[in-house]
Amino acid sequence: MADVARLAGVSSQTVSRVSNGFAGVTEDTRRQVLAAMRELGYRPNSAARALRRGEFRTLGVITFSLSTMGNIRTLEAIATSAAGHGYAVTLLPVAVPTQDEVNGAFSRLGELAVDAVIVIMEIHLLDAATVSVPPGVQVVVADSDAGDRYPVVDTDQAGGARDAVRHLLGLGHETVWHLAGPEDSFAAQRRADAWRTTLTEAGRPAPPPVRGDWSAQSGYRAGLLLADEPGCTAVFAANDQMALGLLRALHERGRRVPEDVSVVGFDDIPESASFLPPLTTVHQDFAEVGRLCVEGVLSKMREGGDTGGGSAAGGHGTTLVPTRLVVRQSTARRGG
Amino acid sequence: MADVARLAGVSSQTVSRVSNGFAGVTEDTRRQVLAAMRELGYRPNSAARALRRGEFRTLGVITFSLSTMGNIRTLEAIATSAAGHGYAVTLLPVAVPTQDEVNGAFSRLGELAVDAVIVIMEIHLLDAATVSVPPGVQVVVADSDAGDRYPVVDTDQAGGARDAVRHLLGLGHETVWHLAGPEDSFAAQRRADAWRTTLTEAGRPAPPPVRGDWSAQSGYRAGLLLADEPGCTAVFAANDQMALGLLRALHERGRRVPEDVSVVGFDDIPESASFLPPLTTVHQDFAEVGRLCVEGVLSKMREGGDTGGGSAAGGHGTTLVPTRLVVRQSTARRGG
DNA sequence: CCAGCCGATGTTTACGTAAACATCGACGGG
DNA sequence: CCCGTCGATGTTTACGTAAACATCGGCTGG
Repeated sequence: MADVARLAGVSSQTVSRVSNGFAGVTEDTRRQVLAAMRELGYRPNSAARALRRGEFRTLGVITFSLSTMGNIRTLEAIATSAAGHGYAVTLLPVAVPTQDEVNGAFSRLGELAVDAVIVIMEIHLLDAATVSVPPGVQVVVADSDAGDRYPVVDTDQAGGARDAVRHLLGLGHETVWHLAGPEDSFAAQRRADAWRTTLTEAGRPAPPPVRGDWSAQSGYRAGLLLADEPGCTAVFAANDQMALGLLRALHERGRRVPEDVSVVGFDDIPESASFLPPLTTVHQDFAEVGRLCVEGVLSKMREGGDTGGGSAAGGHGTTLVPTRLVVRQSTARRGG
Repeated sequence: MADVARLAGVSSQTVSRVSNGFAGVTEDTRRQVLAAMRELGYRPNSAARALRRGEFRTLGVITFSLSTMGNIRTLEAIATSAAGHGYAVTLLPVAVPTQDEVNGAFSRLGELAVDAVIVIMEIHLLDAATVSVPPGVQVVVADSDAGDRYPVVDTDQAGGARDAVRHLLGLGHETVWHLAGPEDSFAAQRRADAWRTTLTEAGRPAPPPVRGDWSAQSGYRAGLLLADEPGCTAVFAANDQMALGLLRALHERGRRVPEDVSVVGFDDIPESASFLPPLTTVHQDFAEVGRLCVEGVLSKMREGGDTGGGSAAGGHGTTLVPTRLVVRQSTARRGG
């Protein structure tokens, strides 16, 4: 910076002003400084900048393995949205989802060059985590349930599940079976709860749910069970991958979809439109989730609020992004 | 830090030594300092650290949208591997893959707190990019072709394609059709080239390739064409998503897989084992790709080598990670 | 015509850390 | 018994930037 100042014949302070786009600099001077910067290939040193300003312009994202579509899409949206606000995104992978690992990630956080943190985590571990977030670092949680400790942004999973079940009931099915996700997943729990509630409200019996682990393989295994249930004419699968395995199992057992059995998925992964048959499923707007997460932490930072912990910190609500039922060809009128 | 020093009754320099695990500190003193750090909740300021040390302990990853499985897996492996080396990973999303955007990402790089860069990019844009990497910032490229400017790590796509084609020929098929990826993709190009070469070497005619855009939808459209080709008994699809669409098209046109037509995919996405029928495909080890990328940049940093540009910079090779053919049920002996 | 004011620019300083150098005490060999 | 040496610790300084304050000229209005 000193070199630039010398070459442009100004003080380093003026260079700083130009570099930060401040007013109070003559157009002439500004041009001269810019020319000098180009000539010398000057790049502001972000470390010094961060040190001086006390902020890094960086968001940290804590996440488990990027294996689910939702996490990936959310992450992508976070990165894009953050970039739009002039923020970078630093990834904080937690390899093995154990309590210790999560705590570890949170503690490493303190040494990390990060102004705020977004947690994408759907496992129950967050609850018990000894979260020692450095003061001043704001937290927003996606796809989870943080109690009241942090704001949460999520898709309206209950609404989506309700729509799926009502769609099937509306097609004349007696009741709807459920291929659920793993027990330790908030998302799976919420979808299962909404499924049961919707059935109960409609006065229908709720068959015992079959449980998978989100994978297509587990969906296949569950499907083999469901295929042998004579009364099973409609299944709501907690995600598209399991729905895919379910379709294969039904096909192998000679039960036609949608003629004999109707299937609804959840997620609307791009491939689901090409399943056999194309899958009716619940679309989630992860881009919006990511965007809202970024907006959330940034606005919290501006307010400079406290980092939870306070007893009546308040204001920590859950923001729900609407879902949308996409009807394709895997559902039909009963006996259709 | 000063506070910690005061509380522990030592100088700030000693605190620094403890904080960095240096030798030359009595066990007694060390304990005292650590106690003081805990009591005050001290966290080293990474900005000041980076300023002083001249390095950020951070890797930048430039990537297009995280839409392909390969990119995601690679990114994940990079993040994990980097964490193992004490490095953080900063994401640099390039929203719209235009030449300008890529240039922009590279120029923003200079202001970013990053010691080295890994580029995950399969489009041809990299070639022409006016890459002005700040001096001292090392670059490694994944899943692309950087000419000789940068080291490249990639899966052995040619080998995988060759294995796929030979597998099909070995099953007695006269020739193998190809459902190719988009023209501007290096990966698609390499797979198509290997497919053609392998056929030629075997003395078989190469039918005109049908082109898709990686999506299942495009695979479906292409499949409708291929289904009408009477001589088409074996298809090598450039990725699993397109293979999925192809399977649907063949099914709709009444051509059975694998009895009438054998299909091989590429990528081995988790769902491919649950396709109808389970897909024979080429498995790629993206975790290894990511790991090698990190090793690559780190070792380049240690050497402190020049940032390309030098005429005889040399040593910029391509590292290939082996692929593996996974045989499932979508391929069978001709007429089988 | 001059006081005051404002806009443009320069000067000083502090951010938190770690390298380089300085100091100080203890211990051992001549 | 003294000096050299070495290990433990303290002191000084610089990293690159930007806020705060200082300065300096020109312009406006009484």
